[in-house]
Amino acid sequence: MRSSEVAARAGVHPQTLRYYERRGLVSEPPRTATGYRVYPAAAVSRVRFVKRAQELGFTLDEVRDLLHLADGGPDDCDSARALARSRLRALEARIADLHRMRESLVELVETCERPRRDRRCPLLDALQTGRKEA
Amino acid sequence: MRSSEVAARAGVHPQTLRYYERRGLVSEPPRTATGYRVYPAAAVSRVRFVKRAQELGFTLDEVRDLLHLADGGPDDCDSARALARSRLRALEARIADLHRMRESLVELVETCERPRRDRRCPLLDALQTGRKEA
DNA sequence: CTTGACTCCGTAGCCGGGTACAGGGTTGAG
DNA sequence: CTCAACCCTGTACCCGGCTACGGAGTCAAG
Repeated sequence: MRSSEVAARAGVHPQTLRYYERRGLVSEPPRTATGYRVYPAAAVSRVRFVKRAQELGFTLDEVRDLLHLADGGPDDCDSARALARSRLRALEARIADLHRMRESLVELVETCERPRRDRRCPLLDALQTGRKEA
Repeated sequence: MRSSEVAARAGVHPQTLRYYERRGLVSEPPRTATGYRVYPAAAVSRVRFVKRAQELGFTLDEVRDLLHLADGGPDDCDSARALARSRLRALEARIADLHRMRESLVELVETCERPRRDRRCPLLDALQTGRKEA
């Protein structure tokens, strides 16, 4: 398969394929006599793996590690699981962060919603004074 | 106040102050005869406002808009509120995203946790085949 | 044989939010 | 007077993940 076909099937641009090659996510495919890359069919699933893992919040470096683990045996399975767990923890921490941000923002907007006599914007004031943990 | 003092009080680096100046977040302060910036005390709260708003997920461009609104009257208060609400919506959408990512990741790790006879890693397989919405 | 689509390579640019560095001038204490 | 610590400017670099560009070679159809 040529690069544009692999790219189209995996839903990426052909340049992205070369980029993944440089990053060690996709191994260098054999070439034609004139230097064109010729990919095995498995390259498509490999790239899809990358995109899927990215959707789950893995960085490209982590995906590369996962892929290299996938080439190994059962010991590597444990490593993969550990990586997934740590990703999960990071994700949960991030969610908790955003929840806190949301809480503060909701409060801020509510403050602002209350009728006020004076013409100062309570939202801007609240932000300015840093009502919490600031 | 000199730049390093403002920076220290607001918890940023002096360069960051210059950066904010370039970005229009902090107005150009007057200078001494030899060209040193001399900040009014209000500059510290201005920078703290920026950091506080950033914690709530506003981009620097949005913060700049908020600050310019803060200089205005009651009409601008409505705009500020609208900006905060739209930020809130974006935040909630992002949280929902992360929740979906978390769900998938939890499932993945659980799959992996189940005892298996064969030595393939179910996590890696699952990622590869893209069990959902892929 | 020409034309247009594909491919190659290297390099540079984008986003956001800074951080670092080079090469100078200034200030204030000892 | 000297020295460190500050300040000035402009520019380049960092992260991650692409995306675009320029200039050249190749392939297949007409």
